[in-house]
Amino acid sequence: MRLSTRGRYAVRALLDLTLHMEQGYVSLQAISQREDISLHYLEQIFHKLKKQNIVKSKKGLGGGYLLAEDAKEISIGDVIRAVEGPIAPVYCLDEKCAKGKCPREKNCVTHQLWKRLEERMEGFLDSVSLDQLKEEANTIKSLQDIKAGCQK
Amino acid sequence: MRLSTRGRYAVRALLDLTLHMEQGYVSLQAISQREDISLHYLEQIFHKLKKQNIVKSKKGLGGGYLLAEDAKEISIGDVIRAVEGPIAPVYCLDEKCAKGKCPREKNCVTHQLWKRLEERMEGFLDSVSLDQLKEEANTIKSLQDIKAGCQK
DNA sequence: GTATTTCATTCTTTTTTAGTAGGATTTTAT
DNA sequence: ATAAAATCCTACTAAAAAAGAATGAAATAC
Repeated sequence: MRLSTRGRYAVRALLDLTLHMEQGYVSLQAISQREDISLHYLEQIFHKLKKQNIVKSKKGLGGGYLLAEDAKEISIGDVIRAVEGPIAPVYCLDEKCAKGKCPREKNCVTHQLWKRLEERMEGFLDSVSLDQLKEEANTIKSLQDIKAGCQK
Repeated sequence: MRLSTRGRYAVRALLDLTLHMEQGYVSLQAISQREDISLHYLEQIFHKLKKQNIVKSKKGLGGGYLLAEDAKEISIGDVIRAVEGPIAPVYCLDEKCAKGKCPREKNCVTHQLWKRLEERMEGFLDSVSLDQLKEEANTIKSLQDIKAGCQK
């Protein structure tokens, strides 16, 4: 039941982007260095994010990425789905790929179980936005600054 | 974010066991046929289930498996953990294997995010018991029987 | 003693993951 | 114009994990 690194990296990278985009386009170069994630790998991840309209880009010197929408409108669920596909914990819940393939399909007790699990997971992941993570990150940073001040 | 087949098979096989254990020990042979799961694979799965004390076994002719405790006491979470290990959606939440390895560890916004997701998942999976699934299975069966009766 | 069953380990195949490599294209600064 | 900085795009590869097969031993009922 693990998230892949793609999913984790995507969330971390987008949080980094959210925290730094006030000064304009953010390059993957910069994210790569701050977050210690391979540049090539980030490119692939952002390729998917762009296709799902989560980020927009600008080429050339001084270019990079920005969020395509307000950070309040982008949920962690959106991000995970963009880079990993459906959150479905079992393939038979993924309608596109398993339509009619499961011999049990109807009247399957475990099917319903996984369905409810999926609803819980999506319910949570869709309830958290990048903006919320940004706020949390800022709160943590403030606390650290205060702490550093006291130690001086 | 997929469950492995081990986890799904384990739940299905144990539900099958729960539904059939009133007549005594249930052989993997029988489960294998009813659920269409490879016998060898079931053996491996039940090996893990036994180590975690979820089932008990009897060798030899007429042998097989029984639940080690009352079906009310065994949660789906227990089953998944027994065959797949911790439900942790990211490795840094799995204390045994990642203690101190994550450079962010403290003050990591995404770490907290995954922690909360984990709590949701475990909260749900631990709230459902094999006995509950059994009841649901019986309800579905009754409905089907009624339907079949009407069509005659 | 034979058939049936679990027990335990090892091996193999397939799939997925996690990246690497390399070049093409676009844009901007000078 | 040109060089540098960025995205874009596709293909490739190595490692790990998942899925399951194979094998043989041990226990038990009849």
